Amino acid sequence: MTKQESVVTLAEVARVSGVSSATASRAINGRPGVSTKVRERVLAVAEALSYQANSAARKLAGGRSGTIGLALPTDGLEHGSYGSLLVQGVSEALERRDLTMMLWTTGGGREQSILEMANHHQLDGMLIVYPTMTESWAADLLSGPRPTVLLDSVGLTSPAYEVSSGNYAGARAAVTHLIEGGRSRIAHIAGPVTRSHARERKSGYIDTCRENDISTNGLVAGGEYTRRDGYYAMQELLPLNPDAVFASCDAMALGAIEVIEEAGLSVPDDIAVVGFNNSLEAHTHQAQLSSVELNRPAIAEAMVSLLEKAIDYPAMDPQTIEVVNTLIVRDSSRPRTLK
Amino acid sequence: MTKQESVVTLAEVARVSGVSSATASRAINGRPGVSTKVRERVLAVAEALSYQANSAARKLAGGRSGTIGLALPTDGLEHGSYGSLLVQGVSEALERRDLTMMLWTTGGGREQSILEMANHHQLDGMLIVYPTMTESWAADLLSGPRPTVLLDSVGLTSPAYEVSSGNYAGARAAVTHLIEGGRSRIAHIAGPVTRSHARERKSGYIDTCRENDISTNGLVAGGEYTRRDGYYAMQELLPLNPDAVFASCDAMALGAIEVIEEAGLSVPDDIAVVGFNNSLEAHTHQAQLSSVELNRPAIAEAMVSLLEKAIDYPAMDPQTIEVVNTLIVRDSSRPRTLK
DNA sequence: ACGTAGTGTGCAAGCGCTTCCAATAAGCAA
DNA sequence: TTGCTTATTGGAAGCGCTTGCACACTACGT
Repeated sequence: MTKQESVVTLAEVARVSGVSSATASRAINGRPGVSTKVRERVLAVAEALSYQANSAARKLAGGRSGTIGLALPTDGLEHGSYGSLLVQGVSEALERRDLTMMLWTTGGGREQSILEMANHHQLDGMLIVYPTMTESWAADLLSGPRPTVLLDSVGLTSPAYEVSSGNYAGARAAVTHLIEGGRSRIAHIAGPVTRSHARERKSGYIDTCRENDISTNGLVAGGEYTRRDGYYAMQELLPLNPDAVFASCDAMALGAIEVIEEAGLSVPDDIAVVGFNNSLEAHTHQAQLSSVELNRPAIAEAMVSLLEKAIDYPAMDPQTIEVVNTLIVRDSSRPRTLK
Repeated sequence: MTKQESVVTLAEVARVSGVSSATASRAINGRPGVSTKVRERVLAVAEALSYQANSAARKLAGGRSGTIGLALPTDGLEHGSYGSLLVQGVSEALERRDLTMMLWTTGGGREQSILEMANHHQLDGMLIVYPTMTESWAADLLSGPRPTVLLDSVGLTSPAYEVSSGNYAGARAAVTHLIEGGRSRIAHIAGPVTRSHARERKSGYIDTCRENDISTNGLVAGGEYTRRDGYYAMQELLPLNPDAVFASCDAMALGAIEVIEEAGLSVPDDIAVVGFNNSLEAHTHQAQLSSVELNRPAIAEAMVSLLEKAIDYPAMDPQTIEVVNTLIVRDSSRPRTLK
């Protein structure tokens, strides 16, 4: 219990600076109505005393808490899942702004507690990352008093602050790339329809094919985001003689490749394959899988900066930021070698 | 801005229950000095009004904040790194206890700010995960007023609340397994000495060999935790004719296997290999790598439960919890096939 | 009947900060 | 100089909660 130093309070800073705590507060928070001279003096004293505002007190008094909440599903942090990189990105984006994050993961029906949490902890705003978000749920969230930024929850009738991670555009880029490589029977292995990103990727695939007069008829199979389900899906698709496959994630793409090779066909000569996520497994000694890379740091940064604006200007109009991403072309989708 | 419901305060609960807010507070927090009858009434009212304590106010007034901090290095959340699983585990462990976590990652010298953060946010306690922790830094942390649990920071002269993730024991298990498989020239590819886990794993290797009268002379090489450095390390080790290699992580082990196979030797017939972490890459179609699996959920749970105890009983003696882990044996370390 | 422990409750004082409002100092036109 | 506007400042009231303390009140013992 050796407290190394009793914590410095605003009152202390004010006393040393020879001003009232009201003035000190204004000076430190950059509020107007303080002369430059006084402001500088107070700031210097605060610095010298290494004053650190007590965030609980600040929250109580009605100011900013400097804390935002990041909510994501429990399994969003699993190995190789999108969550960990996002958390890292958000964490760094917040650090740059001197904010902190309260992270909580929910699973098993506790999702509804997000709002309670936000109230309970007086959060300045919330970042919500739920690919399984439903419209009524989102409406709930957005009706709350706190600014909320959603990731990839397109399809809401009411506008909101949203960041789109570019699933739709990424899918379009992937399919376009396949078409430009001369493929004309392009199949799609879709992820679970309960996930917004899976739906977006599928839409990107369908729209792009349609625009190029390429049939998608029967060429879509799907399952969970696993290698196994990719394998099964490809077994369904193979008899339809596709010359390319766009899979909703890398694991599924690898499962598909397995089927293709077991059938004695070659990737990419017989069938080109493109995955999504550019996960570690896409680029190993054995696999050289083309894949769409989501730009997570940019997504995180976009979410935070949008939230920051929403906090600063509560009347700001709803808006959506679209993050651009990159298609990384590797061997699995190179144009056919000439024979 | 449609506030769906103005937040219920303690005073409100007290009023409805017909008691003072002091009594209501005591009832809700399970403090003694309230008759059973009144307590039940208050709790019922609180429930009915879905009262949710304002944590900022609670903190300010000196009670528990119900929030603990989890600090880890920025790169601890990178893909495949230990961090994400740990965060997930901690998150779940906290959820079970109705606590929340404030997560912050630090890099680039900001590590010293951990204590400030803890003060700033009135955290009840801290979980610190810094494999690069130095002794003086740890001493700093522990001198603070808040309970702190360290992960794997062995080697402190002063005792502390610690959870050991079992690196030492895991290394021993791995090496013992190799010895029992008839190996007698066991090499080690070590991780960076700046990481406590790398040091522990190496110690486990050395001690186990020594106890079995097996020489480790010159048989240790090392580098960063990358496949590439594993590759280089194995190039150094190969001329020494080892019949087994224990690598400090799976990536390094895979790099080592590459060298072995390039030299025309076979795994495990000529050289057995064991890795560490049981990461995804250990168990793919191509690789069947034996590896030590750290039990992250158990580690997380241990950290949280230890911290919880430390918070509840501030006078509790320092202690270390050792989490047990499992050696997963796959093809890369099977005993030699009979020829 | 009285005094004396308990036990259960309420009063009120903060925790450290923000912010409304009044007070003062300063600036400037008349 | 006087009168008025405007830029600075301090006083003080909370924000919602916990807790030390005083105050009932009950249930005993003498």
